Amino acid sequence: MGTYYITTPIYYVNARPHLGHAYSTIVADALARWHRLLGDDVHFLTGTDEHGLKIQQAADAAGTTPQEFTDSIAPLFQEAWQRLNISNDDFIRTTEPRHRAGVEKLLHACFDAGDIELDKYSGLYCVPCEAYFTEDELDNGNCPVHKRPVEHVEEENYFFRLSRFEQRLIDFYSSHPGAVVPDHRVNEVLGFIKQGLQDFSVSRKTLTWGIPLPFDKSHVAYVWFDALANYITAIGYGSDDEMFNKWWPVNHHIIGKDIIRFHNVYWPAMLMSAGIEPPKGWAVGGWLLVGGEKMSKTSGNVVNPLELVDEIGVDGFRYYVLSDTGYGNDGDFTYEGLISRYNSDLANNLGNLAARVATVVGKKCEGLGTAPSPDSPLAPIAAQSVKETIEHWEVVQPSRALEATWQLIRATNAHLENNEPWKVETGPLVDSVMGDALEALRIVTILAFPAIPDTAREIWRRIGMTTNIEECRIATDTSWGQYIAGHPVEKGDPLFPRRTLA
RNA sequence: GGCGUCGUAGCUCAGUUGGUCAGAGCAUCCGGCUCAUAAUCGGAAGGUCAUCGGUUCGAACCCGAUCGACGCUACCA
Repeated sequence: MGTYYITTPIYYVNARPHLGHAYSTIVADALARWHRLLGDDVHFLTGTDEHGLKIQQAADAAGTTPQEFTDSIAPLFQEAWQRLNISNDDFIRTTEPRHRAGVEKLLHACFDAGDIELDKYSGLYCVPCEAYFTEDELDNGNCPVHKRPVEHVEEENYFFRLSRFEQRLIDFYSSHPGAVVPDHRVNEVLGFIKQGLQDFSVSRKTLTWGIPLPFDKSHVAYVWFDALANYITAIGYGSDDEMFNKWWPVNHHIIGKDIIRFHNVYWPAMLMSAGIEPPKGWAVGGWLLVGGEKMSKTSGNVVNPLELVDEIGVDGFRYYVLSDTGYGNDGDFTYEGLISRYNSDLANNLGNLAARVATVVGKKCEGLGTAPSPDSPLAPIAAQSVKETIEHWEVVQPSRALEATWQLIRATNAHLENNEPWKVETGPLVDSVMGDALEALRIVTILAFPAIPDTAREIWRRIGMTTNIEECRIATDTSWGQYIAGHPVEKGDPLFPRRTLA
């Protein structure tokens, strides 16, 4: 037990919340909830990235100010996360004063360390885009957006001397094995570092929607020092040292594979320069494809997670996202897959188990929960299930953790078949078999809570538990034999009504 | 081009340092049960572990080559 600080990327508010945002946020939420069950003091952060040229342009197009524009989009994320039962402890917006204070402090620290210096950035610039392009982004020498020639432009920028951090970064990763999961991603990071690091821009003069550099107000902070810094500004860097020292360094940055470079190269180097410890860990996820293709506005396959929640329920959606793809790999979202997962794992296995147990307890045990057998054959299976579930959450593999948990559910269904309590005369045998099933359900419910919090709470209540499931601790409450007999067991409506393909 | 990851049952994938490692879930087929959300339980079938060669007493697991898929190779976040 200790502290556990976990973050999602902050999401750029030029788009509405979509499946991709929901995916990494749900993974982070489940991990946060898991660590709370472990007894850790957890701080879970998410938020929005609100500065930059694209926001400025979007605001112009919408005829509003950037601040008004972001004020209209940021709440959409906050509302979406509420709907998805995201238990974040904080939500940082990069337009908040506390963020500005922290960014200024970080810039100053790196500047004072001598790692930020004025230099010239030269690149191929498209005036209407107000953006630079690299050679290979160009379309026959033209801007890919406006199809018109780009200009070679030089601009005065402050630069971060990333090139000075090559060896320090290599040393860091070699002395911190396991910091990046899945571990093959660290190869990508090292490969990038070893090919030689170039300094990157810290500021832009052409940009107005952002945070001015504290040592030169004619420049505005460019994305890196603004967005990445959220992870420390939100926990008090620049505003609350005590809080900052409590939570930093972060345990897990949940990120997508597309932003590894910024999080695993730029970010730790920035921190090193400022005299701050690098993160303890990064968990790199793949993309959730849709029908085998990357989600994009142009292909029109953008999935709105809230519509799926309306259809299949929060927990159905959360469970699908967590269980159906191994974290770190690309997953493929399909409607058929969602329904199939939901029916087989949630409706048929878990939901139906809860229902049949309640019915038999009602018929054979006067509706009151009975005590499990200390030497039930389910006991060792439960212990194994708990052990494996713990191991898989530990290495950020929700899909495997859930599979391990579900082993106990299947074993419990089998245990009922083996004993057929519905055929047996009321008595000790029936009582112990049903007690076993209730006990297994109790344990499963704790283990599954991070994935399906609402339903877990409901099962907990229905089987007669009077405590708060969130106060359970994995280490003490998942061992066999703790179900307390004598409380009413309620059947209730199906927890997960079966769905048919529309 | 360079670096990296991967290619195991119809599908999605497990397979720690080479010797019950040929497995799980879903799907399929057969049978049982009827407490349960036509749910559940048992059983069966199904793979020359991409290909070729090598190392070894022994390789899905190590080495080399080939074919194929994918990722990274820097200022959009």
